[in-house]
Amino acid sequence: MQIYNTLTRSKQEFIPLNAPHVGLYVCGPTVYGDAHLGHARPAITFDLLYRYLTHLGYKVRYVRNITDVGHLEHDADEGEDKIAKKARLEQLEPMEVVQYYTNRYQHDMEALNVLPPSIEPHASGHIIEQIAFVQKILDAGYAYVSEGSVYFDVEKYAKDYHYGKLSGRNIDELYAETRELDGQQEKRHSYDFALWKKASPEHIMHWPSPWSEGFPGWHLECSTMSTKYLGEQFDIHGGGMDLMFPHHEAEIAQSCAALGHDTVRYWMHNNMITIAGKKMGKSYGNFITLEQFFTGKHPLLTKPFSPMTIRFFILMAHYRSTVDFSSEALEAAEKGLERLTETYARLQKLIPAKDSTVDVHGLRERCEEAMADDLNSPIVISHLFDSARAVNTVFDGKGTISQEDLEELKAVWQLFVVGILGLRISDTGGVESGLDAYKGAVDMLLEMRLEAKRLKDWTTSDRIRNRLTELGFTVKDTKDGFEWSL
RNA sequence: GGUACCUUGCCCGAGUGGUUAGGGACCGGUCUGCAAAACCGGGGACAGCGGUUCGAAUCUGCUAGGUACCUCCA
Repeated sequence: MQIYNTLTRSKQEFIPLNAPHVGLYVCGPTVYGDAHLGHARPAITFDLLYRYLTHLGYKVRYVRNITDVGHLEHDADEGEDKIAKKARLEQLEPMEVVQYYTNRYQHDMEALNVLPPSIEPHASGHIIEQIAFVQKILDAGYAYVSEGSVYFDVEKYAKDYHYGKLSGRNIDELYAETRELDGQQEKRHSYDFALWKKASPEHIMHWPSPWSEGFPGWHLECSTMSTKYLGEQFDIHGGGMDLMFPHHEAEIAQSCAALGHDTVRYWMHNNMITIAGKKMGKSYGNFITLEQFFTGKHPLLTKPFSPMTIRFFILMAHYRSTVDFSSEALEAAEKGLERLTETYARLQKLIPAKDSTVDVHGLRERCEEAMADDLNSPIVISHLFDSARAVNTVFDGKGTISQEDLEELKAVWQLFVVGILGLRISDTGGVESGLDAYKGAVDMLLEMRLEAKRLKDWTTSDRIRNRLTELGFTVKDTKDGFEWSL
């Protein structure tokens, strides 16, 4: 398959280092607040990649971290740890906050049908490894200790390696731009970044280290944990575009400094979700949490949107494009998904004929081709819609499909809709299986309605349909029967 | 200011130098007790101005508008 590698700014053939094994690392959430729509994007993008690589036969070790230490708050005077601040405000143990939001994150991800990663390591659980990593960088001569903190020596590093190769920045510009910042007396240069930070007295999340009682720097956990679980060289590192600089650039520098070589072979970055053209983010205060989408409780939402609608909405755009949120766009996605879902249910009921009048050939190949081209999910979806037309034509009795074609079509839908796009749809159009009695009862009511219709007893037939509609069912008459969903 | 990127029909959103993306909405038709769904058909587009080319939405230059990163951020 082809993958767009941010490092080379081009699509490249993906060749794993140790096939059939693939190492995949993705930057996970900082657990100090509820996940919003922006968090769903990388989760779903790399879930798609994970599912597709697995489909291709690779054995993927997917590592997605939980950041629970180290990130600094932008307006905090003393560089206070985000989680510590929130914890003090709410009078909770930091770990209690971490656990609370981790649980909620995982709950949201499950709702979005995002598969759990193979390993979900916490930064706080890898302090020892991070200290060792800092020591390695110190030993290599690319860091210095200053008043209990350890800083990465960007200038020294830039002499031996290419600092800025991922983001396209160069050190001279950085120097010109960041010299204005104050409060950086401990550092030799403003663009140096912390590997280990000495904790201030009011800072409650801290650990002992050779340099001070403190906490690891912002970028260190990813270098440390990716190396620990995927090795000194691994295949793919993913994350949001906003992490390219400084986070991923710093990661590259740290890893090269400590190990003497690059660790990541393919860098993949998903684009942002915007709202009215602006990036949706915490600092803009314009984000909508996933929970709010699911409940519809937000002024910008006209109604609740199911997790699958959110997932489908995100998959309808290519992961490297920005996607603009609006209630209208989401409603359009919802209707599209509904059409796909209903067609899927009908596909299960089709009765094969001697031969096909509809053409379903090449669907599998076209879908595979789209996926292999840097995960082009919108194209996959467009092919599925094309074949939906064929399914509905047969369902309407206006065409036929052979046994062989039908089986192929079912298999392709199962593979791409359910397996790769990860759309959780049931074969009864929304009702979970295992409720046979309940389904039987609804079927019986509709059988009675059918009988009433035969007798032209429209009063009874409408009464049944109207009552079912009131209860939340959707009833649709078909050529010689009915179908329903909840 | 620096760097990167974007601008497609009413809306969302793909795209290869020459052939229909797709979805939603809309209009017409078929089917139907009604409704819903489905199917068939339909219109419309590539920010503006130049250039390269037999031919450009697709390559190139300029202009306009917008976004992201440079500070925590998916």
